[in-house]
Amino acid sequence: MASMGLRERQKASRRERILEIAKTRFQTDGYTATTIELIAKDADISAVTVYNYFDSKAGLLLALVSESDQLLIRQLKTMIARKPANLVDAVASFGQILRRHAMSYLTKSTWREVLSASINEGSSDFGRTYLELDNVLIELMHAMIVEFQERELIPASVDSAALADCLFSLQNIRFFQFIADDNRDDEDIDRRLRRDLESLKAVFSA
Amino acid sequence: MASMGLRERQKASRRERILEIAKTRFQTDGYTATTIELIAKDADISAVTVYNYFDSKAGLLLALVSESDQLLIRQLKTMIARKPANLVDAVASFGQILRRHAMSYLTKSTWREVLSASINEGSSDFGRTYLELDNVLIELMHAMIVEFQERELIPASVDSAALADCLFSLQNIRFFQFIADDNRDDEDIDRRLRRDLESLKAVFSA
DNA sequence: ATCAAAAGTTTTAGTCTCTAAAATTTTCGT
DNA sequence: ACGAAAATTTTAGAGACTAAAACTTTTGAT
Repeated sequence: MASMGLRERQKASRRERILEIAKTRFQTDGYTATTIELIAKDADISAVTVYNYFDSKAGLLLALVSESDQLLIRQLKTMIARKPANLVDAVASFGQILRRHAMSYLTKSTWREVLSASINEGSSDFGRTYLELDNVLIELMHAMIVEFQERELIPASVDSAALADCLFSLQNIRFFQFIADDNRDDEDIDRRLRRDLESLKAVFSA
Repeated sequence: MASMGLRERQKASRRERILEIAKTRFQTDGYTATTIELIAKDADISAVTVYNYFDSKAGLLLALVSESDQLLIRQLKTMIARKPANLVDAVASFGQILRRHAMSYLTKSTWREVLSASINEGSSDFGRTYLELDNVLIELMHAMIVEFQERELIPASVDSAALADCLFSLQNIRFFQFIADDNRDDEDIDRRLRRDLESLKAVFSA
C-alpha cells in the first residue's frame, strides 16, 4: 500500500481514527450518550466530517460490528470442524455462538440500534454491509450442511442452499427475539430454537 | 360510555382526531414528509400535545396499523375456514394474506419504519402493542394447526403451540425480507417460503 | 354557584441527528 | 510554483424528541 498518495493514506487513517474513538466512547459512555459531536471533538475534526466517512451514527456502529466478525467466523468454523452429531445440535450451537459473541461485544440495547437500522436502511451503505455479513453466515451454515451430507446424515437429494438459508433464518429470528427482550437469556432462546427444530421434525417425519 | 366525564370524552375524541389526521397526511404526503408539527397544526393543537397522546411518530403509525388489524384477522380466518389441503399451502397462504394486506395499507418504506421501531422499542407502548399484534397472529396459526390435527393431517402428538410459533416465525422473517427489499415481490417471497418448507420436509422426513 | 385541586395544554428552551451549500484549506499533477 | 481537484469546515437549518415552567380547563366539594 506504499503506492497510496498522501490523500488516500490520510483518508484511511482518519477513518480508523474515528472508528477507534467511537469504539471506546460507545464502550465507556454507551451508544446513546455518545454524540457525533463528541466523537468529532475527540478526533479533532468537525462533526460534518464524521458524516463524510459514515452515513449515520448507526452506520458507524455497524462498521465496528463488522470488524468483530472475523473472530465470530473463526469460532463458527471451529464448531463446524468438530463435526456435531446431529442437525439440531449443530443449529443450536450455531445460534449460541452467535448470541454469545454478540453479547461479548455490545449490549442488547446497542444491538437493537444495529438491527433496527439494518431494516430501515436496506439501500444505504449500512444495509449493504449488513447483508454481506448475513451472507457470510449463511455460507457457513451451508458449509455445515454440506458436511452433514458428506457424512450421509442428511440425504444428498436435499437442496443444501435452500436448507441453509431457511435454518439460518429460523435461527436469526430467534436472535432478534433474544435482542429485543432484555429479560430473555441465552438458555431461554436455546431451548426455544431446539423446540422449533423438534416440532418441525415431528410434523415432517410423519 | 355515557358515564364518561367531559375530560375523558375529550381525550378520546382528540386521540381519534390526531389518528384521523395523521392517517390522511401519511397517505397523501408520505410518512417522512409528514412532520409532527404539521399534524398538530391540522388538529389545532401544539406539537407537544401530540407527544402527550403518542410516544413517538412511529407510535402514531403503529396505532394506525393496529386499527387495520381487524380486517386482516377476518381474512386469515376465512382462509383457515376454507380448510387448506396441506400445511405448505396453508402457511404459504397465511404469508401471502399478510403481505397483501400490508401492501394494501402502507408502502414498504413506511413498513420499514414500523418494523424498525418494533425492534428498537421493546419496552415502550409501541413494543407492547406490536407484540400483542404478533400474538394474535400466532394464535391464528395455532388454530389452523389444531384444525390440521383434527383432520388427522398432522399427528396429535405434535406440540401445536410450539409448531405454530415456529412456523409463524419462519413466515415472519420472510415478511421482514419482503419489506426490507423494494425489489422483492410477493411471488418471490411465496416461492421462497414454499422452498423453506419443502427443504425442511426433505431433511426431517429422512 | 364558587373555588381550589387535579389534569391537560401550551410555551419556551434546548439537545441531538442529519442535510445542504458556501467558504476555505489541502493535496496533486504539471 | 500554480491551477485544478478533493476534502474539510463553517453556517444555517429542518425535524424528532424532552423537560419544565406557565397557563387553562375540568372537576368535585362546599
